Amino acid sequence: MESTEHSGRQQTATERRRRELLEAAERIVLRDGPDASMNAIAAEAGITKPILYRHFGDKGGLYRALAVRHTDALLANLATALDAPVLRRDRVEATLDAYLLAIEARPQVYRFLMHPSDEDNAPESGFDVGRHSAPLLRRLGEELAKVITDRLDLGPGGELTARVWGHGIVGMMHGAGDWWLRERPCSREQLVTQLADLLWGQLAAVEDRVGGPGF
Amino acid sequence: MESTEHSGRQQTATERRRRELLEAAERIVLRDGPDASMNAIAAEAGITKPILYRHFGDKGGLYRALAVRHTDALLANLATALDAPVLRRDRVEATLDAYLLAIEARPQVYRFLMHPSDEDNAPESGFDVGRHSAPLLRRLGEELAKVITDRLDLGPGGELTARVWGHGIVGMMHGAGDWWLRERPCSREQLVTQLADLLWGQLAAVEDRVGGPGF
DNA sequence: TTACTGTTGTTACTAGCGGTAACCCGCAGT
DNA sequence: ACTGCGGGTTACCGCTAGTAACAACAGTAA
Repeated sequence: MESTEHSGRQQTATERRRRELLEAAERIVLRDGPDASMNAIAAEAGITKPILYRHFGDKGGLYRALAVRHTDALLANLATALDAPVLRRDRVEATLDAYLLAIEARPQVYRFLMHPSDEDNAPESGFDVGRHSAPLLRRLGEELAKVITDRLDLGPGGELTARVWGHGIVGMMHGAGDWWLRERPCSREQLVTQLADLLWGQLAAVEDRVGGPGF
Repeated sequence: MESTEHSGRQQTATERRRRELLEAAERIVLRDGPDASMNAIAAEAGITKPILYRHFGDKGGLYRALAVRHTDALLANLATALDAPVLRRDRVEATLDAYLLAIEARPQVYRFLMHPSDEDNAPESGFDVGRHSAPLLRRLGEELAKVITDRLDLGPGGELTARVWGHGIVGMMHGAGDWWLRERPCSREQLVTQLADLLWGQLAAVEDRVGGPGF
């Protein structure tokens, strides 16, 4: 079969198409929020639904493709913040800040990413839709756990500790970030400082209240 | 109008009915997960859809009613754990344990509660569907912030700090709990200990790794 | 020229969802 | 007997995700 070059060209062509479709989808999600309909996305791309389904299988597939894109970008950002050769406290603050900056810049995308609507990912989907299809928060947690394992000396059983901390810290970022994004009770810098203080044991260090209004 | 007694009896009757409907809804949600349909719930209750809509307005209303129930129960549990007259570290561990025990006992309900599907709550819905309709995590965060403010002496600006920490800690519980519930990488006691260690500043206290495989 | 094959796209449909309008029945009060 | 009225039903609307079937055009072979 001498169609290798042919199929190669086809490959790049379909991949270009795929990217175009994803960009259209992103525009619509950015406009309509997490419940953007397939019809709307297809219309934005100038085509009709069945093509979307040929490319992505189902709505979850399209969602996963979009999520992988942004998750990869966000992870790259966080990785550079996490690798900076500065004090540990500064690294933590830089990482928190990078995350908050990202969700602040594109709240719609962020909300879309955080609502995976679960549904197990089929073990395979014919294509390599990407092995990274795990929801964003789990990927973040695992990556952070890896960094913690690499950087800190946690002694025996340290891997488990690192994973617990990784997912715990990511959950903290997510929870606090979600609340902050809605209520905007303070500046980003303040939030970062307070969260880093929390991680630095201030909850344990601060004094009990002595003469409360209670009695 | 002398129908006060009458309307009073009606009141209790409709409230009893409401409770029955909520119990049926709970059974279905427990069985079908977060995407239980109104038809299925109505069928389980032995009636048809419009009655559900007369009682709860829309699906969000029914969801909110269910959520308020469980949120109240969970909050009561956590409050007792949070009020125990023991060391602060023990209180924190007891609270984490209470939360994890709850989500371990009823994972389906837990997943249902955590997926609010957002959508602003209408400012009012005629009835007092309950002012507590804020999603579970936000309520938990605010309650925890209250306790922190009451118990700890955070100095000036302490209210903001307490709220940041409240939402951050709740997010940490949620994130770590979600991961733990899926992968079950360790016992509940271990998880509680590791998370408490994290909150107690171990992340800052532990040593840098000196001779890693990287170099 | 003719016929086969594959890709790209369409129209037109199904099944099921949340939600609602209109009607039905039994039971209070006058 | 007639009138309300609350609990209940049937039958529908508009919308969604997802699919089947067909149409048009490429390239390739006989």
